[in-house]
Amino acid sequence: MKKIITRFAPSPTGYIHIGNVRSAIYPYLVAKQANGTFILRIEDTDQARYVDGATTLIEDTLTWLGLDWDEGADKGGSDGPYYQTERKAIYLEWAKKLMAIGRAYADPTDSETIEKYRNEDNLKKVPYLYRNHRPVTTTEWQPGIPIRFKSDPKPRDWHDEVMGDLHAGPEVQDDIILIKKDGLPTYNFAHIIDDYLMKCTYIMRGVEYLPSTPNYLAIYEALGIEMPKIVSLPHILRPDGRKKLGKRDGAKSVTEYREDGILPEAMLNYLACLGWNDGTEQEIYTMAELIEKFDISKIQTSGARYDETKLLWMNGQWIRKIFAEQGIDELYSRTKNFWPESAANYPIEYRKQVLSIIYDRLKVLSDLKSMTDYFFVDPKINLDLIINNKFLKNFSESELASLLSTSIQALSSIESSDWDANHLQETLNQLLADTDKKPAELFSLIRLALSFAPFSPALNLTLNVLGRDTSLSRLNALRAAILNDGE
RNA sequence: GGUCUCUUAGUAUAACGGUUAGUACAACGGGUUUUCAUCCCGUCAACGCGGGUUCGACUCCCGCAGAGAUCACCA
Repeated sequence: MKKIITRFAPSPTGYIHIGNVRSAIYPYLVAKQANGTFILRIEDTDQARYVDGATTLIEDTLTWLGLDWDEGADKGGSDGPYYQTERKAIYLEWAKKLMAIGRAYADPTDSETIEKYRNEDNLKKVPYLYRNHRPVTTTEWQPGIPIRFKSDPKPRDWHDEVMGDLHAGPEVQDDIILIKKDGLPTYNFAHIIDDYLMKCTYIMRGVEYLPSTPNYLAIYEALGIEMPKIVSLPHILRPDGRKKLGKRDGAKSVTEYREDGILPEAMLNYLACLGWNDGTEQEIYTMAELIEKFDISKIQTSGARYDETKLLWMNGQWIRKIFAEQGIDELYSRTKNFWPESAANYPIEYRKQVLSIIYDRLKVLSDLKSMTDYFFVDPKINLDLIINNKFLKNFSESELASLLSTSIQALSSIESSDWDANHLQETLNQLLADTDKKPAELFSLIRLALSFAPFSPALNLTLNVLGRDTSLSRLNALRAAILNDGE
């Protein structure tokens, strides 16, 4: 049984956006479920598009998602180096092999001439194929001259693990560039050599490579090496259309979602299940479950529209799942950078209490900023919120003030030591009975006095976390403001 | 334009010849002592079109239409 080896081979031209993370996730899952090796190879042969720091960005993203690579990049491994620029000599050697057997040639033709050929063909309305313009005289290769593959056009059939049996005619096979003028290989050539030397058993990449596969087939054949299994991944589509999602469409980087407070588990879960499912009705998957259940043959053949709403829903599910299964400490550890500034002055234990009563309202962790400020600073009194409240607008100011007085009296009768959620609920229930008010009326008033927020957790819990002193002082403050306003 | 790929509700998907076409998100309505959310219940909503094959087709075949990808010394 051959060891399963997969790879993620990004080009360091910027961040990893959500449109292409799946080509990292799936190979990782395939490798892990077979106890195989997952390689990170950096395809940095395009000097013009190279972006400084992109490799680090890519590594950070993978690490954040939990996609640890076994070999590659700076980590090393037995088949390195894993930066293509460092493998320059290897590609040249293989290109020379092809030249030696007459399957590649040095081509000094300049780009203007090539452009001319193309234009002529376009004008004649015949398909442009460079092999029809192949130089008749041979040139000896020397540095600075590109090397082209000498194609052998014929019908080709192959199998794609997702798309099934595919076929292409000779009309799409051409003399593609193997080694560029700058001495570096093209993707078309480099990935074939690398996958072979790194013993990759699967090539998982976007469907955009489908049309050039016949050319790759020809190179494999000429080289006499076996092609790994091909897994073409359908595109992730823009939310508003059918086009593939790309950076130009404002595709967010994975790290942007991290900054918004999306959990890596949710991101991974959502992306893995976009265009794949195991045939059951399961929606929430842990990494371990994905590794266990992932199945290439169940990858969808059509593109899938990216739907942020569902990602948000899934993030909420994960927030609750982590709280339920791993507890408040674990959930709290994920919230480090998401608290309002004012929270800094409060002890960790207090913040954990706040989190434990607010967490099921969070869609993203950054919601903490706007949802919890009244736990850390006294809210600004806004009488309009009281006057316009649909349950309170029929009360006169004196009625509101006396309702607050009664509430303050009842709540202050609770000793500090008894200020817990149960006692508070009992007191609130009693207060309801004594005042003969509806919950909507009494509770709205107290809730607003405490938070002046559009929403907040259950009243007894809010009172409990806020504490006796703060709660009473806020109620008093509102009462004073109402009386003051009435004069 | 050539070549290739794709096509189940608004979105993501299930079904692998026989089901009232299932599930989730979204939307809408309702319930859980206020709000927002969670949770629970319910409603709406789909097999692109046309031919075959078959007793029977979302499922198999052929056309068509629509959508997408690709035609670089980018990957």
